[in-house]
Amino acid sequence: MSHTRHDYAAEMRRRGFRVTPQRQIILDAICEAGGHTTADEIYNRVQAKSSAINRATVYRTLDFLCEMRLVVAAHVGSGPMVYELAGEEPHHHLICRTCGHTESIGHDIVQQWFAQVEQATSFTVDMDHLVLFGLCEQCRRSAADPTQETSSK
Amino acid sequence: MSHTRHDYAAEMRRRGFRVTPQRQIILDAICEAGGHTTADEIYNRVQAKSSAINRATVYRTLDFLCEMRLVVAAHVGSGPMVYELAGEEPHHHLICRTCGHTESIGHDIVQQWFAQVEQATSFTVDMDHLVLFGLCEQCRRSAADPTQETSSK
DNA sequence: CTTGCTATTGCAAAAGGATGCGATAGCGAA
DNA sequence: TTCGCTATCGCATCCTTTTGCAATAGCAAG
Repeated sequence: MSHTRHDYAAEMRRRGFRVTPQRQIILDAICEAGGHTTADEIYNRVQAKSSAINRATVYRTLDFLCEMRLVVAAHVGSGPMVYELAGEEPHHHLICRTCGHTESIGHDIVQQWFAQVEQATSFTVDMDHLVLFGLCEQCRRSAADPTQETSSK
Repeated sequence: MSHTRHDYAAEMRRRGFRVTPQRQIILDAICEAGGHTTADEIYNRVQAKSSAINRATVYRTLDFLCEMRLVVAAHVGSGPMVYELAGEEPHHHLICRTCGHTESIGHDIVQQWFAQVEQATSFTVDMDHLVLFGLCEQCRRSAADPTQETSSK
């Protein structure tokens, strides 16, 4: 896969933060994971490269990278927080609260709505990884269709 | 829709769950809190009434009430999860990632967008307590306006 | 009212995540 | 290159939330 299209190191330095091997290794680990990863998976990946890196450092670095907006974090249904590289195309998820099915939704429709919100409230919404819960088409039909629900009333 | 002082007890029973004093006390505690409350605050409130109720029960009940959709949960910036009674008018929050300022946004604009999403994707988004991060008007201006960007000592 | 089924609780312990503090090491200046 | 400041790290510990299991107690049927 092609390399960093973003000079993270320079960006960090420019904003007065330090570029440490730990941060680079952790960022690499997130990158290699390729998608949603948990802190634990990241820690394991990091350990393989440099076993001296502490768990706390992973958590703190994850926090730091989120604040830098190089990484996005999200609760995706049950289980622990998941992390993902930002900087790619922003995208968003729809998660079915019944069957857990996850699908994606493009940035454009979300972005347009953010613009509407800004017009209405003067608040600039600025999320590049929104997670929305609801019902997928199948579960909505099952829920609406009382084929085996003895609703007496 | 007229707001309903839900008969949650009957609702629970109808759905095959039990109505226990713990659940009623915990629900009361959330109700009394009046707004966003943490699990810890709820636990303390509950303790005042019935000191035999365990922390785990509070967490499990909170989960249960969320699944029943009598309560909504959300991460609001830093700190622990916050809970709130559902059943009132659904509402949503805009939180400034710079200054932490929180403001509300009505359900209508959100609902309309959910309808758009449903048209586009056949997925029925169904959230009554969305939390959106971004920049409030003031912080956006400060960020865009480099009047004091040289923060070098 | 009594009985039985099983959902729910309390307890204890663990998983996931955050934090205070002394030691270490980036990185800009000399 | 060396020096000094202080951001960051590792460690230990704590906080928040989840989970397994045996005991308890709703609630509906008899």
